[in-house]
Amino acid sequence: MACVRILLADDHEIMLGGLRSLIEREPGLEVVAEARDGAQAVAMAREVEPDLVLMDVSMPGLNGIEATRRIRSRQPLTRVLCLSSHSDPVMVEAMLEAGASGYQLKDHAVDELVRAIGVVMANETYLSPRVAGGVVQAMLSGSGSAAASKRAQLTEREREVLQLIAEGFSNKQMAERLNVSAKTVGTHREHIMAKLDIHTVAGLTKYAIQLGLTSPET
Amino acid sequence: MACVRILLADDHEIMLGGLRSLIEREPGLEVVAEARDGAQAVAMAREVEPDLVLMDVSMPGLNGIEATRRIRSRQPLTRVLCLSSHSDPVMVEAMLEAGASGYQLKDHAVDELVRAIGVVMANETYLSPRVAGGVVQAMLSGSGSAAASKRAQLTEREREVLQLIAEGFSNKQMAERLNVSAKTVGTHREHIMAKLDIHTVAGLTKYAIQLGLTSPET
DNA sequence: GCCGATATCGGGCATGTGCCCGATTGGCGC
DNA sequence: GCGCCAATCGGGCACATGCCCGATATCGGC
Repeated sequence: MACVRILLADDHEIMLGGLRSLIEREPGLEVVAEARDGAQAVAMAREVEPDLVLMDVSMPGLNGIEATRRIRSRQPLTRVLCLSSHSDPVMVEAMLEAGASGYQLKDHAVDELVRAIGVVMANETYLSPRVAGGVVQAMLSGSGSAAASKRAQLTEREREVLQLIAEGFSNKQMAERLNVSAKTVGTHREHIMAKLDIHTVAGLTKYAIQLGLTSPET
Repeated sequence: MACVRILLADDHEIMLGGLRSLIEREPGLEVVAEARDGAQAVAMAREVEPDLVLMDVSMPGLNGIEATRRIRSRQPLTRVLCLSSHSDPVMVEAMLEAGASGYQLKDHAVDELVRAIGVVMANETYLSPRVAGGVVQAMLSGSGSAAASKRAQLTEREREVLQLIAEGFSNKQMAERLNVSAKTVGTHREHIMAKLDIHTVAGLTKYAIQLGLTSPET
């Protein structure tokens, strides 16, 4: 084919416009459609049958991971290159498992993006340098997906304690509320930190917010 | 003036490239510099003296709110138009209180951005429709000014320390980074807690998130 | 029956936090 | 000059946290 036909999927209008503007000045690249969310991306992919989808991870409604999974299962010839702000290994792994051919960080240079497109269209896998390390480590530390899901899997009690930590309770206060000893709460705390590999209250608080266990307003 | 001289500030390289590409095809607009974080934005603003700064809210190190505050205090003629993904009223308020002339959401259309630039350069205030409602409500309920005055009580240094606390740094680590003693950092910490009446790391972290000093993903 | 996961409890210890007390320096306004 | 405040630094103290070590008990699966 003469031109790589590209579908853009991002919920930020300005990002869409910027990407389109960037891509269209590259010879051999062509934007054939733009999607504002995951469901639209899936629908448009069926309609226009692009060679490549530039997919944002976090979108309202159907997210980029699920959208990638659906597109790839129906159209194996369509490549998906993920564009993300975050290098979180769990997110990278989920995206690659869903069938993405590459993972590019948004804070990398523009010509990196062009290179990534080239690599992916050559039927190879592109990983942003900053995420490649995490992927390798996950692979070396045994079955990647198993380790990741295990690490993120907290027991009910642990989630309960995590929520209380994020709400500012001390071990002693949690012990009272849960009718156990402060030492027990401390043990749960240790287990949480070990599983998540997060070792500060600030980090745990943010993680709890991401899980929806608490909100910044409370 | 013939051309509006614009400084871009965003930590995502691709966003920078996209914005530059979009802006440079508009007659009367010119990108004179790009900054990757808040500190760079402040330095570049002094150097190139732009007419307008397109400022992302969340950036590593010095964030957009603080950067805006510093730029505006030194160069009142330089306008700041905030570009953000989030419509959180607290964040909007913080940005406007810091001296921004407008608040534009990233998921709005590209020609909206051009319009916003026009409005701001005409010495008026541009608010994205989705955030305008929240601002009006905050004004009517009066809760806004209370929060603003409370926040205004924090000094520049204290906001800096608050951000680092929310990013999981210990007093000793902050001391290294800020080149002061751990005792000094501890004193700032005390003052922050006293002023905000928040006495746990979890609470401070959430407050910092509401202010846009940090985000749950980092 | 044995093993792993979960939840419970405890000791000990280095470090960090939260909160007092004090102080000096420099800048800015009156 | 004087007062005020921000920023810096220090001592001290009760307590909490983070991280080791250990243990017992229950429950479900193979």
